[in-house]
Amino acid sequence: MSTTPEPALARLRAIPSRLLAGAALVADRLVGERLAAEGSHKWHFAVLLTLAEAGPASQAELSRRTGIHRSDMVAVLNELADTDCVRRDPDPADRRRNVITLTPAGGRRLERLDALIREAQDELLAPLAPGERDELTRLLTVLAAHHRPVHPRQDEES
Amino acid sequence: MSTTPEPALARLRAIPSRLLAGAALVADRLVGERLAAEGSHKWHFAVLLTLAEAGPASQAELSRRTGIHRSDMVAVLNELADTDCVRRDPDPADRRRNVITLTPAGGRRLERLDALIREAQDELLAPLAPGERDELTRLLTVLAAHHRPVHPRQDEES
DNA sequence: CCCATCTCAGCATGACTGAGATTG
DNA sequence: CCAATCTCAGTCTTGCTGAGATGG
Repeated sequence: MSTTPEPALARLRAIPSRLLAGAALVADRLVGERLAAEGSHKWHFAVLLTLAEAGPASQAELSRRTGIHRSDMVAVLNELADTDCVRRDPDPADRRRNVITLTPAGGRRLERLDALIREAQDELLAPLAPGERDELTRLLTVLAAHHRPVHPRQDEES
Repeated sequence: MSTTPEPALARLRAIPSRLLAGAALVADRLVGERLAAEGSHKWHFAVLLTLAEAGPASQAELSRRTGIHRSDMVAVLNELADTDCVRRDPDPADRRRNVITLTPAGGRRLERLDALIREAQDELLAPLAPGERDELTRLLTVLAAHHRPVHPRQDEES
C-alpha cells in the first residue's frame, strides 16, 4: 500500500498546533487593535498590571516579572511616564536603581486597558457558548501549567 | 469605590488570548524542534502535504494554497528539490511556470514529517485526557471557522 | 503591450546583544 | 575590583516589497 492514500486531506486542518497558532494570531490582532486605538500595546498593560499586582519595583525587577526585555522596558516606561501613568524615582536605599510606582492616572489607564482587553476576549470567544468558553480556558490553563509556566525567550541560559 | 480592589491579580493568568499565545508558542517549539532534527521546518511539510493533497502545481499556485510567500517559496523548493523530494519541471503548456511534482522520496519525507508532527501533538496534549484533546480541537476549530478561515498576512489588500 | 511567473536584493519589524556610565 | 542597574546603539531574524528577467 502507498501508506498515505488520502488521510492527510482531512487531517490538515485539525492539527492542534496549527489551530493554536491561528487562534493566537487572531487573539493577538483583536487585542492589539484595541490597545493601539488607545495608543498602547500589550507591554503597557503588562507593566501596569504588574505594578498594581506586586507594587513598586525597579526596572530590572519589572523586566523579570513581565518577561519584557530590559532594553525594551526603557521605552515602555518612558511612554508611561510621559503620560503620568508611572513615576520613576531614584531609590533612596540604592541609588543605582529607579523605583517605578503606579500613579492614580496609571491605575485608571490600567482599568481602561483591562476593559479593552476583556472586550477583545469577548469578541474572540463570541462563537462559543459560555460553558465552552470556560472549558477552553480551563484546557489551555492545564496546558500552560504543564509546559514550562514561564516566559518565552530572554538572555538567561540554563 | 476604587474600582480595582485586587481583581486583576487573579484574572491575569486566565486571559484566553494570553493562554493561547503561550500554548501556540509551546506547540510551535515542539513541532519546530522535531522538524529541525530532520532538517526541515513547517513550510516543507506544508508544501509536501499540499502537493500530496492537491497534486502538482506551479510555485505561484503553491504560494496561494499554503500561504507561504512567493519569495520564500523559492528557498523551500530549492531545499526540497536538492533532496529529491520534488521535481521542478518547465510546464509544457506554459513555459513561464515550473510544475512542481511530488516524488516518491517526497512522499516518504512527508510521512516522516507527519509522524514527527503527530508526535509533537501528543506531547503537547499529553496533560489532557483523550476526550479533552478532542474537545480542545473542536473548540479551536470553531474559532478558526468563525474568524477569517484564511491565511494570515500576505500581499493581497482586499 | 500587458500580464503572470520566478527570482533576488533590499527593507521593515521586533527582539536581543554588548558595552559604557553610574552607583554599591 | 566585582556586581547590578539603566541606557543606547547596533545586530540578527523573519516576513514582505519592489523590480528585473523570462515568457505568453
